[in-house]
Amino acid sequence: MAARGRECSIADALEVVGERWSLLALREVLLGERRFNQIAENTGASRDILAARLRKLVDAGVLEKRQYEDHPPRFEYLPTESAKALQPVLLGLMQWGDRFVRQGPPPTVYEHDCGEELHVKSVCEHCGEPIASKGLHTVRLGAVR
Amino acid sequence: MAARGRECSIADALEVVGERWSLLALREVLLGERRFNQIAENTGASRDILAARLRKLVDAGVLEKRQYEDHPPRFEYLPTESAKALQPVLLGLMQWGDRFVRQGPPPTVYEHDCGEELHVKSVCEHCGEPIASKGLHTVRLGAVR
DNA sequence: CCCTATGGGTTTGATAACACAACTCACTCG
DNA sequence: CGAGTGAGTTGTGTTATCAAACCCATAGGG
Repeated sequence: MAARGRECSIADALEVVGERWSLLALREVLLGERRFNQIAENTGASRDILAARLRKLVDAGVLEKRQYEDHPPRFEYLPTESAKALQPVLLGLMQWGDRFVRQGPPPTVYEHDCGEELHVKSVCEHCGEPIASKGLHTVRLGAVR
Repeated sequence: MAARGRECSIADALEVVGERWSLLALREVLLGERRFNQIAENTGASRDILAARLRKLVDAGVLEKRQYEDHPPRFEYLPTESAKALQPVLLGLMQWGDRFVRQGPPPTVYEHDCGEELHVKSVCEHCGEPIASKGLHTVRLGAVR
């Protein structure tokens, strides 16, 4: 992997979830799928690659692999806190895809606890105002190695 | 590309920005870098791959390529509305990397217009409450092809 | 005029990642 | 006994990625 380029947590994050199928596998686990065959079918990933990605996500602490049956041995994949923390990112990506990539209506729609169709908004945790690229400036910037 | 798997805007989004270096190139453009050589150096991507990614991002309407000098011909890459709409996702990914991947302090820190260090929170656009994976259920779900 | 530098890429040849089908293992069920 | 299920692994190609070198247009200095 690249040891060069800007020191950056986006790059670090992508080392963990940036490969093909990683985020889609995660999507399925967060949707409630727990079994290998199901994740394979719903993502469309080939089985060998999926096995490698799941291993990596488990190693990185994003998923937990648990044996739910001894005879025969059967496993399930569960989301950790790390995976749940990534869900807003996934939802943001989905919303961006809905708006700027897809044509036609969104294939997946969520409802929030408040009863309304979910649309995610990113706000400043301190003041509650939306994030706009112009209302933002860097205090510190990762160095380029 | 995968013609199989669940019909999903996350998958569609990743067709555009899911390859290696795409999001890092976008990060640089959103940070204000506009020139090929600078983006190449700051990301660490090899020049051929970067050229291919930038072309793809331009084709997808995420970046705009503009000639800013005729003799000799020189180009710059500018963020479109689509790119700006992706910034919260990038910030979310960065924050997740800060918390769950990195050890040590965040390499990059932003300040919001309100004067405080920026921490992004994802909330429901309707009720303003934070998104939690348990307070969410699917109304419609993309079919698996 | 020649040499070097700059910006923005392409080309080349080696290496790594990925895709697909088939196979294994450990069972259960009929 | 044979078929089926879940969770992968193995074998064999194809495609993508990598680093380094090269190309083109032009500017500036000697």
